Amino acid sequence: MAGPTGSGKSDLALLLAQTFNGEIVNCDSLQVYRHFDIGTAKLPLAERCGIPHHLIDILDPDQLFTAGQYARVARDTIQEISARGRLPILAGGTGFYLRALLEGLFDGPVRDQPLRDRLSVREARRPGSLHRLLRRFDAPSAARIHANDVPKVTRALEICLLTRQPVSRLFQTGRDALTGYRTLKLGLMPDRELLNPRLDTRCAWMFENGLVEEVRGIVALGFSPGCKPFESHGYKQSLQFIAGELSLKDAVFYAQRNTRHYAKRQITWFRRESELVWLKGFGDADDIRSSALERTAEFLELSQG
RNA sequence: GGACGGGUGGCCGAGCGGUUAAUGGCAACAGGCUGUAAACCUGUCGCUCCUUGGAGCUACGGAGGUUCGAAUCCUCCCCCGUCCA
Repeated sequence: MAGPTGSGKSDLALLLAQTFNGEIVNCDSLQVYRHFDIGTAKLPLAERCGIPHHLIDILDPDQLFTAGQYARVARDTIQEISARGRLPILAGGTGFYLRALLEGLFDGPVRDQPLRDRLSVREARRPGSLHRLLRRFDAPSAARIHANDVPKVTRALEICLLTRQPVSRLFQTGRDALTGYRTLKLGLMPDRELLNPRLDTRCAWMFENGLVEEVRGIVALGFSPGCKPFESHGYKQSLQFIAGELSLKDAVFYAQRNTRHYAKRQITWFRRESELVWLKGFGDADDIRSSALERTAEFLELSQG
């Protein structure tokens, strides 16, 4: 179950889980964090209708998490669910996590913080130097990654340095794809003219319903405002509001804007996703729900037969 | 009524005689992504036409003027801000 934020993935996933004896596996890079509830539109426990939701609230805000880790944990989770004879249903908007899980990542080294720190110092001293370095180690990758995209240049270089091989060659060894499952990918794609106002409303609602208090609470627990999940829209602006850098009005405004940008990026991502069955509407619309049920029933029949 | 400051493309904001369809930034639109991905990055962005590259048209509050040439200088007018009455 893919689609941009606010398209109704959680709702629809719940319906599918109820209908087809399923359990839900979160595929959202922020809902994995504890305490980040309101701004991530986490489905409250009371609304989960007794359906188990996995990979939600599995980390503290200061814990680093990566797509690779996600893929490993998610695979285990899916396996357990199937072993129980139930249907695993993935739901979430983080396309990269979904791809890491389904298609896999290449078999490469995990991030190496000390190395990255050194590279970062080098880049700070001489901007562009990392990309030039990458060009020497692995010209194809350097051509593929824009020089300004420092994080990606860094990762490519990290791999080259650690494995003594060009990334472009390692990629050719293939990906560690998920096997043993047939998948049905449903994608929600409402009109953007309809999505945007919904996102704006939802975002304003979050601020009116305790988002800022939630942020204060997380900080009060001792977590640094520098933690990764605080970089996300809604949370970032709440922090700025608390610090007096933004008025509440502006905080809401910027959070709304960033959310719209994000939705657009998700759409761009999911459009490339292979074999995705598009449902052109919101997950809470009757026609979308019934066609989702239909597609799923069809798919399950085929898989069994 | 007087003295300054200012009016620039959807917005903010540079430019202050030619190399300017006009630096930047934002928004908008499109795209990319193999381990921090709600992150990070890229492209387009006045209009019309043809093939890269161009061609034409319309643009810097309004109207005139100076000049080979003006968003840039001058005059008048209209708005806006601050100060003095």
